[in-house]
Amino acid sequence: MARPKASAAAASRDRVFAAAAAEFAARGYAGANVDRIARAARLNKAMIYYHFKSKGDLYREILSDMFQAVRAGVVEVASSTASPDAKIRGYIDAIAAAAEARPHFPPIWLREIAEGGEHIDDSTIASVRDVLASLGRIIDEGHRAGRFHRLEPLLIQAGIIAPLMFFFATARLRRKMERGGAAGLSTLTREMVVDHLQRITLAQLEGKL
Amino acid sequence: MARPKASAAAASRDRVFAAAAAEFAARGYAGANVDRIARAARLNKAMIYYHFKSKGDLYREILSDMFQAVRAGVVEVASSTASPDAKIRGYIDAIAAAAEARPHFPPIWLREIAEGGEHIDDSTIASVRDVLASLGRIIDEGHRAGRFHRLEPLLIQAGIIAPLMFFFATARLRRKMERGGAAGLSTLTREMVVDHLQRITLAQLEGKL
DNA sequence: GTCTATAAATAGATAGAC
DNA sequence: GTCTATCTATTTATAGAC
Repeated sequence: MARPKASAAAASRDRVFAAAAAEFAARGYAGANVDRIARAARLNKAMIYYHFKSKGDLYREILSDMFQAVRAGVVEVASSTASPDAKIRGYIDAIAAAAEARPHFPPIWLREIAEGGEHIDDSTIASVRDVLASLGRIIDEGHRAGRFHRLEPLLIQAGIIAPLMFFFATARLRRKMERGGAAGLSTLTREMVVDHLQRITLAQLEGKL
Repeated sequence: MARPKASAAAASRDRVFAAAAAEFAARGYAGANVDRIARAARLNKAMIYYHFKSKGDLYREILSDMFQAVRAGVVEVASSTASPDAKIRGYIDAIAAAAEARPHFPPIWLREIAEGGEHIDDSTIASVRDVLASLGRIIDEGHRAGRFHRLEPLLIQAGIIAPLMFFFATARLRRKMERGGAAGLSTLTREMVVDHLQRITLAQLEGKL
């Protein structure tokens, strides 16, 4: 359940998980097709229902895996002995790493936001809350150390996560726009975005604006 | 076609448009149900197909209206005689205004990004491109006036639009999370977010970080 | 312009054999 | 664990009356 692989050798349950993640990312919950998931997993529809109770259940497990992964990453950073500004950089890195390790993550998150979190169960809500709480802890710590202003975590959080998710999720759209005549949209790299976010987030917290 | 209203007196075509926008925002393209749109518009399914060629056509018209509205707003700002920093503030205001005037806008945009722009037709792609190009023009102008550094417009754009869309689109999710035990998530106001984005965007362009 | 009725296709879920 | 066949419900789209 924790970190399924999509390789040929992977157990069929993991293949279903991986295929479903890609399908939900590409078409959304309602648009996802169980038959198509089965084909992508080189199985048939009945096997989906052998491994998972329902389409909704399968989706909720994917959501849960996503947010547990981010939560684990940022909690580790927040609990470390690093300096507050190193923690802020690590926090941003951890979110980017979780998103990169799961290509389905950014699109599914964007869709889930649009849906008002309709499919998120309580334990996953708790993971999301912990991610924000970890940032709050880092800011508080920096504040006590006299390094950070005590800014609203939600505002800082939005300034980090939203551009990150946009960057990863718009990859396809940017390519489409370049074919439509826009220049230089794909010159942006993951490093540029992460570096930039790290710098402007710290600048805000350190009161440089 | 330009700016339909949802009032009781509105022509039936406009009622369909408004009901469809809400339905697509709430459930996505695939999840939207033509029958439900018809009921919300106090009509029946056949009327949808009387006014629009297909579900896809109806959706594309809503997308087109959205992006033409942002485009109009930001082009006006970029073409004005205001100072470069006033234009940056106006640019952010214009996007926020377009999003607020159409509650369906942020969720639909988020979903469309997740979908890689699958439903966006060429003329709508052009509108999106113009929105980014307008920011590029403002930055160039500020640069020639010796006030702005010439930063990558896409990076600045992402830092503006992504948090704005997140803020508007997460309203429901934030309420859900507060019921789940998170405190103070709804204290954030539109003014706080817009002011904050205006300040940090200008600070970046003016090289204050 | 608006409606009812229905065609035609698709999709989630299960039964039951191997 | 894996498969085929099928049930049942839903959904887009249209025909045709008023």
